Amino acid sequence: MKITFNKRDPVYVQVVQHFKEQIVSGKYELGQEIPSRRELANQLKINPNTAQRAYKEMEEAGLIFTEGNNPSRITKDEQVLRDLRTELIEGAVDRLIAAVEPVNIPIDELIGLIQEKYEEQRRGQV
Amino acid sequence: MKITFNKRDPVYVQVVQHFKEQIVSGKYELGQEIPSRRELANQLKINPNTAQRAYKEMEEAGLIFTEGNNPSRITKDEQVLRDLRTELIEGAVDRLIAAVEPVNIPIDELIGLIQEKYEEQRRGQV
DNA sequence: AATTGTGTATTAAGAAGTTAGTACACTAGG
DNA sequence: CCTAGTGTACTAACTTCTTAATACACAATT
Repeated sequence: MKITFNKRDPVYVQVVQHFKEQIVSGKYELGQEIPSRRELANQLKINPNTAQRAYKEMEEAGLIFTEGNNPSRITKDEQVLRDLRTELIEGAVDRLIAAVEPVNIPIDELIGLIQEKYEEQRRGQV
Repeated sequence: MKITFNKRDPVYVQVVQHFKEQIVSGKYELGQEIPSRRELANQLKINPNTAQRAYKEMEEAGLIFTEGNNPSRITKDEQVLRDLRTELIEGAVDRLIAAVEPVNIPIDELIGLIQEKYEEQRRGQV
């Protein structure tokens, strides 16, 4: 586990974001145990309370659950996962649309750019 | 002039963003005078120093210029405007690509969603 | 029983941004 | 001449949010 933090956003937000991406990309099994608050704090060199805050947010969002005093686990609710995927995609698209709204760029030109960048990125990661 | 501020980003950043969008969307003529720092502060109900900071950033970015002790004006450099337009578009596309990277969504599906949202937004504003 | 590892809660400290106050130099207009 | 309106600069205080430190209750394991 490793996250490269930016200085702009709060650490706990970035931790949540990282887990969301990991979950959606299938890096976790349903119900899989995740590191304890203290263990995560050790791995990421952050304060346990920051880890706690991130986990608390995720728990409230239904992404993870906790039984007894055992480390939390990824949700087993597939609907939550589908919703999360939709949330990530639609949020990204909404921000794109909002950002280019004042620019008045033709839709075809915009899509061309996206295809270029998309291919570029796929080549990069393969 | 009216900006609906969010609580997340610094006010001066949001002011700069607003002006960038106004400039790129053609709401300002080249060389057009913009409100003075104090006037802007009055209009937006913000502190004059916050307005000053926003204008200072814009001046350093070449978006506006100031002659003597007159209110600042929008740049007359069309290259700056083209660069700004490119910056807004490419930044938005880059953020989109980065955001959907973990989702593994097929490019066609993604483009379909974008076209939908784009049309939806165009209908909304017309 | 005692230690270790869980989750949880509360309070203190620190950092970043905004606001506030004040000041200075310059120019246009009365 | 002097008043008002520019841009600019500096410092201090205040706010808000994040992070850090500490403590507590519980369960499992040794």
